[in-house]
Parts: sequence; structure tokens; C-alpha cells
Amino acid sequence: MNKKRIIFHIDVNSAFLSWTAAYRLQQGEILDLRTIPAVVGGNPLERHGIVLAKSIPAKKYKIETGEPLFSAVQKCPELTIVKPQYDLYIKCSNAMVEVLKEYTPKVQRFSVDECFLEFTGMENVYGDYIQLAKDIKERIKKELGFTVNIGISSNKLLAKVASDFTKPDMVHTLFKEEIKYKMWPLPVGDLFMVGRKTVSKLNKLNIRTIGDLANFDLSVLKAVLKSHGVLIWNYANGVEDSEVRCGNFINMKGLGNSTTISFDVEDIRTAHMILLSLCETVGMRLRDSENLCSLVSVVIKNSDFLMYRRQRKIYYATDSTKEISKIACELFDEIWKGEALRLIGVSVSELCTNEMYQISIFEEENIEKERALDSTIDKIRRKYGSKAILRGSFLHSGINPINGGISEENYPIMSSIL
DNA sequence: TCTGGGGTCCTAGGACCC
DNA sequence: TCTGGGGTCCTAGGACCC
Repeated sequence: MNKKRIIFHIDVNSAFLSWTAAYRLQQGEILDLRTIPAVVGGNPLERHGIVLAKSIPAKKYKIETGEPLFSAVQKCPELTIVKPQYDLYIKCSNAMVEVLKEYTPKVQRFSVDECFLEFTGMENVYGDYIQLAKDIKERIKKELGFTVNIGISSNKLLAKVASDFTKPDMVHTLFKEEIKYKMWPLPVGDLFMVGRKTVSKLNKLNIRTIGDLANFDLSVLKAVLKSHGVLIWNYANGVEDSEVRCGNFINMKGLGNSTTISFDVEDIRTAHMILLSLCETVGMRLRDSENLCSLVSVVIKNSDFLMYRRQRKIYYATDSTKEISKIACELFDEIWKGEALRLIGVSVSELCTNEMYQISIFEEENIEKERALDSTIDKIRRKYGSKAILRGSFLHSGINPINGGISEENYPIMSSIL
């Protein structure tokens, strides 16, 4: 007999906006961004002009995450726009995870602002799980200054759906027996893994609510949506049994770095320089994770927003910045048709542990020197910041030598709490 | 559309081998 | 070439998530 599982899903309310708001209050600001129509957004002049997070008052104007700032301002002319503070968000996220780990060792970080917690078999420690959730939520609010929603159920899917019910600062349950009246009336697009494209396909089958999907003929769904159809049909019926996985780099499949450049890239030299700067970060993160990669892939987006990519399998797993960027540049040269580009990205996958570094017989013998160099540069950057050391080719190029790298800004007042 | 950046998984088609 | 079928590997592209 299976023991009944108890899973929490924790979701920070309007994460980026709340975190910036909490930080500003600590800095002595009086106005709480969460109480006015406000969004976190990038700089449109740098072509980063989209809404990253919105306050609840902003949501009342039908402003949506991911939409252009331009259109958000049209919906609400008095909208307050603040810049993202990514370093702060990492700190807030880490601080929350530390608090959560005091309650159970089984904490899975699902994204920067979401975690799953497992309490199965801990009945003797915690009697009343709803009260426990309320305690956790109050503690985060009091100690860290932001609110969360907590969803409780017997699997991760239902817990996640539950945390998305009314917001902010709420605890909800969604157990099997509650599915029919709490989940089935919701629009089908509210279901995890049912995005825009799938909604329109489902609508053509006259499926509008999660309940419609749950009670639909599975064989028809399978014919139209293949395995994805089976997956969402199971989800609509509350069927899901994945583990709560803890650990940092466990199961990491790949990593990448891409950037929308503030100007159109139209020459190969600039493109290669940007590729190298992206590879600096990719290589460093790969080495941090103690992995090697066997697949390198380059993606580009042109000014018509068409995206395409090219990948290459390599037969000597590597973590060398130089090697990765050499391949990335070759891949770029193979796909680029010469048109103006707005985005360039590099990613690596097919990872394996770096315990046994397999040296290719085709590689020159100074590979060990290259590894030592990468590792030294990593150490210097970790200690003195990402700009402490950089390649000569970037001097006077106007291109950031590290993309997505660690910024040295810190938040002194915040750090006393976090 | 004045449209970001980090991921995961699935599918189709071609090459190649037996 | 009027040439079968199955399995595996690889690449490109698309869908989804936050």
C-alpha cells in the first residue's frame, strides 16, 4: 500500500517585483511598489523592453508578463517601471531556500521563485500541514519581507495548481477529492503544460475547461497531440507521480547563454566577439557544475525575429572556454546568411561528469595547460569580479567581455537580513 | 509587436548499418 | 535501380515552462 504523500509548492507572489519592492522599503523608501500599478522591465532602448513581473494593481489593467513595455504603458499611462536586479533576486531566492530547508531536507528548487517540499512520512513531526504552511508563509513574510502562496497536495502537479489559486499570501489545498470542484471548472490553459498553441488545438476539439479535457476521449487526444496529449490528459485527472528532487546540479541536462544585442550585428568580427563573451559564461558555469559537454549549439535570431540554430556533437567531452567558443564560431559561420542579427546564443548539452577527463587523441598536448588557465581565470573572477580579467580583443570594442556574468554590485543593507 | 533569457522534452527526417 | 525493413544516431525545429 502506498503511503499518502504530502507535497507543498511554494510560489513567491510577483517575485521580481516583490523582491525589488522589499529591497526598496529596506532602503528607506516609503512607497511600496506592490500597492501601485508597477512592473519590472528592461530598457527598450537596449531592445530589452518587456514586462518581467507585475504588481497586482498592474494586473488589473490586463498587463501581462512578457508583453512589451510599450503596450503596458498604453494600458496604464501612469505605470511605474523599475529595472531588474538579478543579483538581488538570486539572494532572495537563496534566502528563501535556506528557510525552507529548516522544515524538511527534501526541497526541490523548481525555478528562481518556486520550490517543492516533501513531508511524506513526517506525520510525527508535523500534525497539521495547513498550519505548517501558514507558519512557513508567515515566517518568510516576517523575516524576508515578501509573501508567498503555498499549495498542498499529494503530488507535485496538484500542489502547483493549488498555489496558483487566489493570490497573494494564501495557503490552498487540492487533494484528489477536491479536483472536481476546484480544478475542473478552470480554463484549460491554466493547466501546467497547456500553453497557447495547445489551447487553440484543444478549443478546436471543443475542450475549454480542465474538466472537459479530463473527460475527453483519450484515444482522440492521442491521435491529435501524441504523447503530449496523454501527458495533459493525465494532468487534468490529477495523475502525476514524479519525485521531489533535491541537490544542486543533479539532472542538469545542459546550459546556455544568449543575449539580445542593443544594435543589429552585421559583421562577422563583432559576432565572433559576442560568441566568445557568451562562451566565457557558459564555460565557467559548466566548470562550476563539474561537468563536461559533448554537444555545442548556436542560435541566432534575425531582425525579422526568425530563429534558427545549428548544433554539433563532439567526440571529446570538454569544458574549455576556448574549445567551446571555437566550435561556436564555426557553427555560426555555417548558419549565418549575412543578415542583420538581434540575438546570438550559445548552449552546451550532453553533459557528463568531469571526474575522468578523456583527452582526445587528436588534441594537442597542451590541453592540460588550457584547463589550468580556465581554472585560474575562474578563481580570479570569483574573487575579484567578472571584469577583473578579460581578453585583449575586447578592449575598446564596446562589447561586454562577459555576458550574463556575475555582477559585482552588492546590497549591503539587504545582506544583513539575507 | 516597440516582442528577454533561462531551461526541458518531443518529433521528423536523413544517414548509416546490418 | 523498377532495390526491404529495422535500429540507431544525428540535426533541426517546435512546444512547453518560469
